[in-house]
Amino acid sequence: MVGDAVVAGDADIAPIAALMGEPARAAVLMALIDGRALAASTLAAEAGVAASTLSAHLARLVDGGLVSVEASGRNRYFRITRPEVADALEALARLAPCRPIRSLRQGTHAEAIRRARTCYDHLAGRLGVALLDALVAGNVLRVEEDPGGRPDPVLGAGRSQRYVLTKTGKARLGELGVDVETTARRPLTRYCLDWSEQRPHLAGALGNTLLSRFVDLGWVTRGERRVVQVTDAGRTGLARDLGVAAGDWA
Amino acid sequence: MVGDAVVAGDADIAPIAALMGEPARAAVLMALIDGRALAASTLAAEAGVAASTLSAHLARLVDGGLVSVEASGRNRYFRITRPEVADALEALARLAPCRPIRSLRQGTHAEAIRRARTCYDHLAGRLGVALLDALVAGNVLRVEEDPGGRPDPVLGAGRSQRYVLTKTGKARLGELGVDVETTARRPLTRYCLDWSEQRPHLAGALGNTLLSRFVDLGWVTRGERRVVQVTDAGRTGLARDLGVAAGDWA
DNA sequence: GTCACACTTCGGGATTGAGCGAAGTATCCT
DNA sequence: AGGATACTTCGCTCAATCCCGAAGTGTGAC
Repeated sequence: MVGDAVVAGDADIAPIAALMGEPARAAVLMALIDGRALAASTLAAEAGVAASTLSAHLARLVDGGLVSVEASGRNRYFRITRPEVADALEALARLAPCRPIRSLRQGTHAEAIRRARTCYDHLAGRLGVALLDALVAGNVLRVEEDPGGRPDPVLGAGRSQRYVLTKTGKARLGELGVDVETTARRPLTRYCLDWSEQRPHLAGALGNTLLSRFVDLGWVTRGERRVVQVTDAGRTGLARDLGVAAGDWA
Repeated sequence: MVGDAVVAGDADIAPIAALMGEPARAAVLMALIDGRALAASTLAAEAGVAASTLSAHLARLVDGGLVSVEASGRNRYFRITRPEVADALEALARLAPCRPIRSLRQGTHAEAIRRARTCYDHLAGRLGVALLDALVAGNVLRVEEDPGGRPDPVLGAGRSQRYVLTKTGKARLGELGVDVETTARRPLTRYCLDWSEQRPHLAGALGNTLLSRFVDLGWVTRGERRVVQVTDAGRTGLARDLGVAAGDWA
């Protein structure tokens, strides 16, 4: 049975585990576990090693397929490539403090963080993805190809795309109390690939503004470790005002 | 919220991952992943290193809490301590061959091996545990405390227990075509802690004889990688003749 | 009692790779 | 254009540890 060739017993886990078994690299991976894309310098500070040292570590992580890079100007942003990597890291983390295991709560945490979390300063997880989908479906944002433009700082896939705010979108958000003009020197819209969903969610100034507004409206509350809870008001408000059906994320 | 203190982001996975990241140790762990307890010499052959080298590796695995030891005469049997360890190993294994992922089939394999597998030469997994339960419930085996007796070679938990074949049990098994007298110089009954179930299943000569008979009867077939498939005949036969309800393991 | 076997401990050799700083390349800002 | 920033590459040092064979300890077999 050829199709069944790759099973647990076969695999050579040593190289992968060794990659995760070095303190600096482990620190990097745990910093990236929630799907953020972080710059090399940020990660160096997180790991507590020199930039040159971390550069070598990152090269090995990329070479091993655990982490992927996206260059943007003079920065290079690193993120975990696939959800399976995060799964393995979490399985190890569950094992690490040999005693204090609270598997039930951890199970709920793992699920909760995939459902709705913050990514930097905006929403991610199934809720983040559903939100972007709804904004596009509701003609608040329009997708544009952006072949000539420089790649989006916090990643864009192969081709670069842009999400532009429509006039109707601006009006709709205004009704919600979202002040779209407050865009300092930061791009209004960006997108960010979600590791748990493998699809983009909304980042950029608008992503941030929306999250803030949701918090102000009492629609969501920020829990521990980037988990985001959606209130009953949020559940109905998101569906009514933005077309984000609860079935798409809850 | 104190109860939620231990979550993925905190843990220091580096020492654990480093333990798994050495080829010889990884080979040991993968050899033990199905819950067997293997002797040091067996593991040395498996890992392809000298006995002295492996001894040091095993000491570190035990020290790290991944593996536990049970001495028996001049042998020392090693096994994986907790199901979480096997989970982490499987998560890594799923990651190891970076390309050829067949997550669906792997998911089914992981499930299948927990449902019914071989352990040495007897049944393990949910089926193995259900079988032992049924044998005890049906008065085929009787549990006895065995405080004075030497610990069972292939582990026994803290205290040692014995499973003794009853007269009615001997008759019942005889009807099934199981020749109980064929016990050479091997203990008739032993038990073996199942990592996926954390409960004992039947090992020893009787465990082996039963598996052989099940195969002869066409009740079970041995698949790849220690997975055991139960046929329709086996499903009904196990329930009818031994009281092993399908709901307890399927 | 003696031998055989299983495993551990010890000592020494060789390899790996983690670490840093300095220099090099590319990009952004003014 | 010039300088600052972000990151990589290079050269080097140093510590960790992986490995083995030989000797030591304890158990089972005859």
